[in-house]
Amino acid sequence: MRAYRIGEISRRTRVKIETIRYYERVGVMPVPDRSEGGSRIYNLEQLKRLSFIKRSRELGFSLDDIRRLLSLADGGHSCGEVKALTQRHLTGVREKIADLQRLEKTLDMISSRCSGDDAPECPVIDALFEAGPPG
Amino acid sequence: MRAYRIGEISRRTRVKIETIRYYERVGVMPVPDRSEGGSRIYNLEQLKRLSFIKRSRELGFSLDDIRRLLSLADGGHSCGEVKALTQRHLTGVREKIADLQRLEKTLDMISSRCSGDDAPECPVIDALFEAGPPG
DNA sequence: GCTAGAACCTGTAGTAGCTACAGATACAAG
DNA sequence: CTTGTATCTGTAGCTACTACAGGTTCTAGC
Repeated sequence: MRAYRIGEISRRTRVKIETIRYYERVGVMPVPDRSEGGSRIYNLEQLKRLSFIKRSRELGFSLDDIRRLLSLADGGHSCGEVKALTQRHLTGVREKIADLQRLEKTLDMISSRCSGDDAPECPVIDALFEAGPPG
Repeated sequence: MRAYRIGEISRRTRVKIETIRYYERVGVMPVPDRSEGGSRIYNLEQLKRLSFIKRSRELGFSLDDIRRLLSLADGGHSCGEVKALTQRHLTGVREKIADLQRLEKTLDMISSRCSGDDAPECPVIDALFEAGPPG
């Protein structure tokens, strides 16, 4: 099976070398073989695993989630668990969107009260001194 | 002027005591007076400043932004600069929303291909092994 | 005045997910 | 055999907190 050095899998996946080593340290990437001199030597499967991690990160999964996904992928996964994990993540994403949209609305409202010229009093500053939502 | 101990401004602003001390350390809260024994003693202005920080954080401003906002608020601020800062932040928020919406779409699509039963093969896992967007 | 208990103090380490060094060694090409 | 690139380990930094440990201060009741 073909061998890859860390620089090569870094280029292929667009994951920084330091990040790959970090993934190894925290246990999402497996410990690879080493050359005689001590350089990391990866195989095709490990390269694929790294793209899996990359893609999952792009989709906003946490490294904890990714560890779970990988162990499901390894161990003759049940589709149900994978879907559940994905759905939980999707719910989180939707909540974040809703939060940010509330934020956007408020910021927009506050900002629109402001002329933007060099007036000495600023409604934005005033608004920030007001209390936020109760709770 | 009325004096407040740290516990009281913490209760009033719902900012944790440790966080208030952290704000002092990183220079967004001013160094307060101390009692003879060494307890921090705040005045009304400092209490107001803390609610300003709290509100700004709720609106997603970074501590760096907040430092700038506060110095604008202190120094006979020009409304224009405040508005510019707010607009930049708003743009950032909108970008984040757009990113998350793309994410949501992709996740939803991937997830919908999955039956969710205990099938041995899982389209979600397969999808995660595929490359993401080019770039 | 004394004591119990709440409130406060400092300092440090941990969280997520990297990123950025420094200083040393390995490897490939000529 | 040399030169230059690639890789190595280990540590520290980033944001914005949070959570201790182990000690001191303050306040209320007696």
